[in-house]
Amino acid sequence: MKPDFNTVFEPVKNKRMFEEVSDKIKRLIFDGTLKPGQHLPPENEIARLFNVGRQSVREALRILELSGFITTRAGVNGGPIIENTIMSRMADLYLDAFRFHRISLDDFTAARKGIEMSVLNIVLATASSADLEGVRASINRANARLSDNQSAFEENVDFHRQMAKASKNHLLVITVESVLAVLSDFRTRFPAIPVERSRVVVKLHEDILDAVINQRADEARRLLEHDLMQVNINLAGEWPEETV
Amino acid sequence: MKPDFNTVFEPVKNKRMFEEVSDKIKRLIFDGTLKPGQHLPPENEIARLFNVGRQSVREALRILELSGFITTRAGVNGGPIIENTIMSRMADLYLDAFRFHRISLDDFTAARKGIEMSVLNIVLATASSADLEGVRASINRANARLSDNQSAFEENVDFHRQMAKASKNHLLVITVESVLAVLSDFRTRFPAIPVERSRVVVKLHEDILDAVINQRADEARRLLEHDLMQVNINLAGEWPEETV
DNA sequence: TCACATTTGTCCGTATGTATC
DNA sequence: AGATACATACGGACAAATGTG
Repeated sequence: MKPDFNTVFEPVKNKRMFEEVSDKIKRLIFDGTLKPGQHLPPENEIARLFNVGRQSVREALRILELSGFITTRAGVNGGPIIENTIMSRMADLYLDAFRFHRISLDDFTAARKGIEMSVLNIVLATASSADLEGVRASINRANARLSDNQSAFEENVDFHRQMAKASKNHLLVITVESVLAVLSDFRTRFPAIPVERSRVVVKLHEDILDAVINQRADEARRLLEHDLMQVNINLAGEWPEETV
Repeated sequence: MKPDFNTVFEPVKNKRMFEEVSDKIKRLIFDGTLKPGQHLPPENEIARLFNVGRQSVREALRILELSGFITTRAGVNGGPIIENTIMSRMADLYLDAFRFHRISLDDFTAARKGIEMSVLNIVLATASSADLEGVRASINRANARLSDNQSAFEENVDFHRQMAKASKNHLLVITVESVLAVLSDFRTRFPAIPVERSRVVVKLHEDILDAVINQRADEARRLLEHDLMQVNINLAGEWPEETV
């Protein structure tokens, strides 16, 4: 068998300085040397330590920032801070991909159905009532909004996030979170959602939770499907391909 | 109902210069003014046009690069080129999230099972034999490797990618692609995969395709589950939590 | 093959904005 | 309220890479 030179012989020096810097810092975060909450040295200091210019450091910090590893603050005791915002970054990127590829509403709903149905199945099989606390809390927040006569769009999105969390499968949480970013984006672009429709969705979520707790699996699945269809209908007029 | 001033009144100037620049270019790409393949002006020119310094332009370009919108090349006729590498970027970020959260092998397999099972269901329901061309081609490539007595890890990963494509649901393609990035990453870190095991997996993939074509839905689902379990077993010794 | 032009990559000096003490 | 420490931003300079004649 021939060795695969493409993987065995890596280029000795293909990386740019700022990539070298960002990779090095990233590695330190992965191996636990640097932990969330800790401060990185100021730009000047980083530049001195790595023996590179400040511009390279800044570009490296931009990469780390966009990858969700750090945030930066100006002022005394500011500087780069290690912080895990990777979820929100991934959601952003998902949104970009979504817009770039002009995904249809039906495809969106079909994908959600597949992913969230598998979340539901895991929740039905493994979740204790304690695991469902977050789901319950989310519904309570939604009801609070409704009694203020405000629509509970963001809270309703959160219901699905909390369901993913209840599955205790972090990879599914990441995936669901990414898909939901597309939904949250609508709220910012179309602020007005009728309160009555919101109310219907919250009721559905309550029924789903109830069915899950009482282990009525088929009913839970049926209700979730209905819920997703409802969202599909609510969004139908506002989907980008028709508005743009 | 009171208007929601938090969404209606946006801050006039919260963004940094380089964010302003990257957002503006991003918008031009989304609305189709700038298309993949086109060249952006050189950094100096961009700086002149937006009336900002070159440093800000460079940081904006880093963002666009990391978000998968452009690549850059030095030299004559080089410069920033609009190119859609968003998939590969998302896969990278997924990998980061994966490492950051130290996801377990069982969670990984469970998530894959949920997502890929819904892909399979859509394929079973909607795919024509023409849609399955890519899957067939992928298996052929795998067999070619095997007859060279080489393992077909990357080709076996590609099988799942091609199945997602056969679903014709781009959001699922994105999602599957992201999850598979985790697998591909193993190939680069553990080059040696026994050929015999590879052979078993390829055979499973052939059987799955056969079951799909002949609409033996239950068998296809059973085989896919078996396939995923097989991968789980093959990876068990090499999973990061034990090696790191 | 060798120069040349173009463009990114990199460093430095300096000035300004901003948050904390 | 003022000093301090930090990010943000500009401009100039040169090195390195890369396509062209």
